[in-house]
Amino acid sequence: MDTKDILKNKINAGRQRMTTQRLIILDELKKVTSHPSAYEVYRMVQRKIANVSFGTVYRNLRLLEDLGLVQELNYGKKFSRYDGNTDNHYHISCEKCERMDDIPISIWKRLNKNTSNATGYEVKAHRIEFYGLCPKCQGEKRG
Amino acid sequence: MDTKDILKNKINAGRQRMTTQRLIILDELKKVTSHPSAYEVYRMVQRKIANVSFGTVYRNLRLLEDLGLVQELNYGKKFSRYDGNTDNHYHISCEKCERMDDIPISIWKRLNKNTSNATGYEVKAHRIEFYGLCPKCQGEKRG
DNA sequence: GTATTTGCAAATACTTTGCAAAACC
DNA sequence: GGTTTTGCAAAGTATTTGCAAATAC
Repeated sequence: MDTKDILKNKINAGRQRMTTQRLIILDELKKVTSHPSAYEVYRMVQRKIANVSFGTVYRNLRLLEDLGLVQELNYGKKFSRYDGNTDNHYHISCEKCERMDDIPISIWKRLNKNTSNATGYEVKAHRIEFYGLCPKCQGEKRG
Repeated sequence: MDTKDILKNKINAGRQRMTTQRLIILDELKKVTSHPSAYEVYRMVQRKIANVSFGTVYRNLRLLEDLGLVQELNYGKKFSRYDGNTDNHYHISCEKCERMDDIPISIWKRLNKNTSNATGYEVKAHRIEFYGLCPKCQGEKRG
């Protein structure tokens, strides 16, 4: 199933409509693993639709997140970054170059249960972010 | 060692100065476990210094964080919340009432090492936030 | 044809900053 | 006394929103 069908399926459940902007935003986001900011997504989309507006990008990123097609990564930084991969996974970011990579989540499946036992909360979800130096930056002088 | 001495010790290492505002901000933050926002800290400090300014609160929260006396919790929300407890611990927040509680970190000490092995990063730190319903909200209708 | 979505620009909301006066050491 | 810090207000920055025109179904 290609991106367009995935989007159509989600959209038809509500009363949203399929638009070029919407599709291209999702499409571009699914193409990369760089976890771009809203501005970077905007620049990517601009190459396809010259006069797209920033507001449209923001509105659609939010909509796509509500539809469960995109993940907003917004912890600890001034601005959010977005991820077209909604499989369960964690992220690790380099403190020097801000590169972000994915980590499969499977290793720590029991975190929610452990936390529920420890706190009495009904735990719905959790987010983890790791910080450090990526392999490339480890060899270089600290900036 | 009381809060004033803790602050003095940290401050004397640099060329900062001890001020009433600085001390009261730290003092108020260390008194509570509610993880207040900058605005809430401002209101708390206002009760002690009527004409304290918002800018001073922000500046000092940042300074106190740089000194390692305060933790800024800023992931996933529009505004940061602050924690006067800098012992290693995670947080869990209620999706309904926004209450935040602490979780001791000891259970998952090996996370950094596991992640380093999995990604090749030199892992310096990590942050986890859990989401769910606190015991009080579990029984109530969903809002 | 009618409701949704877009582009544009202005508005929001949290946080930061410039500056003269005040406080600290 | 000289440097840091404060209060105030204005600026900054990421994001959201109002509205008329355009688009989707």
